[in-house]
Amino acid sequence: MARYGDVSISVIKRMPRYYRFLGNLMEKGVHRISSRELAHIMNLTASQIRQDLNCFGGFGQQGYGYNVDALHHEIGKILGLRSEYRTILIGAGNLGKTIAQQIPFEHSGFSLIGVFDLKEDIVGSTIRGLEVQPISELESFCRKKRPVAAVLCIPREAAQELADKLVELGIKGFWNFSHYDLSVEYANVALENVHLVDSLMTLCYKLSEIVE
Amino acid sequence: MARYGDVSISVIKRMPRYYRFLGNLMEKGVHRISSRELAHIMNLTASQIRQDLNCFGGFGQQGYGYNVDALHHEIGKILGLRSEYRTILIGAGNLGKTIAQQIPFEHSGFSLIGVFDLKEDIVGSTIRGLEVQPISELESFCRKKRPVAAVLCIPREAAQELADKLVELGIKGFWNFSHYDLSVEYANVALENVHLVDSLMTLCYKLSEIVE
DNA sequence: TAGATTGTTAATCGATTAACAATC
DNA sequence: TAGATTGTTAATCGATTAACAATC
Repeated sequence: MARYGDVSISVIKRMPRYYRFLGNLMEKGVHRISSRELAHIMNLTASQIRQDLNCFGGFGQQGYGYNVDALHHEIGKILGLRSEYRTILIGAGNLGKTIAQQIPFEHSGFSLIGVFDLKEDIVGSTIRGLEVQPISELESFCRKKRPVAAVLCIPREAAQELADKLVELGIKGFWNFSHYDLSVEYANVALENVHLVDSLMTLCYKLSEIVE
Repeated sequence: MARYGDVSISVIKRMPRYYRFLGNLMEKGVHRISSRELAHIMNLTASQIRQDLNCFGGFGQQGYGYNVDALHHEIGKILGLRSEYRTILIGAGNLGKTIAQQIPFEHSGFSLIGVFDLKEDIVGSTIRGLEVQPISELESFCRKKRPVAAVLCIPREAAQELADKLVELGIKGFWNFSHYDLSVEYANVALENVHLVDSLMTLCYKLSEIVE
């Protein structure tokens, strides 16, 4: 696709939030909104909203504002949420299992097709209708089913080596929950690092500014 | 405290990542590093590292670089990681339970002292050595134990009302995993929203630029 | 002392906000 | 037509990078 290659990552990252708020408005039965009203709800400026949206096209109408349903739909298209990127999850421990069960992959452009783990006591159990497979099956599975994305819920030590292997096997996108920073080491591989502890430490700092 | 009130949030948010990389270097037995080397490892510029650190003080030495252990320690102090902010977690379902079990609260400036849930089948079970209490106990618990932070692992619909109540009860910081955006609606309350689905959708966009 | 590397100021770059003409 | 609100250009603001004098 690469249709909007020039749009900055700061803008992209705001898109899911717009999508979320527009979805909420739809639920409430709101069908029309101005950048001014939306800005108020989302705690942004109207200017920023109009700038952001106009990176992708003119979705509004002068004198009227934006159609909530249409805009929601457009942002979904921009993000590619109707894709079904074949996805595997590796590491079905505590966190991995929760992610597999709780995240609405299907509404976010992904389709979870395989779960893998190393531990014998986990292998064979069923998560979200998928039987957990041993890591030894990973390679043949990938050659057969050709997943394009991988969710990493594994310990830090294992992350880099596994990522290298997965890139070889054709994985083009990582959702990384391991404590390891998969920096941009591969060309043409998409990456989202989720560092929950970083977020908690940031909260600690903010809190320390308020308390005492 | 409010010692560094003028430092921008962009800088603050990079601090946990510095902390993490410095910790890794310590493990490897590296005791000295220049901004140039660190920049290389972290995929930043040396300038940015020096600028970031100098927001808080001159931790380096000309001609030498930075002492890894000392810098790690300093950043821990800046973030306030040796605090023990009394913290409660609300919503001990799948996600809440995992968070309670997996997150190293004690190394991030927090101390988990209570877990609450609404559901009868969850109440009474033990998570991380804490007995899950019914929501009805929340108020008296807060008055007695005076927690300052709350982790919210509850459904979107419940978030706003509960947050209001918790602010009344003296909570000064929220780590919010609910799908609801607790925007900055309270004065003097610290907030970190974690929106996993937003991250996944961003990955979807990035992936769509690469694949096809 | 010479070499290395910081701390810090200045220059550049990018992102946000303001303003307004276009237009529904 | 008059009022409202967008799309878009220009102005401002903040963050990142470059440069270099200070100094270990």
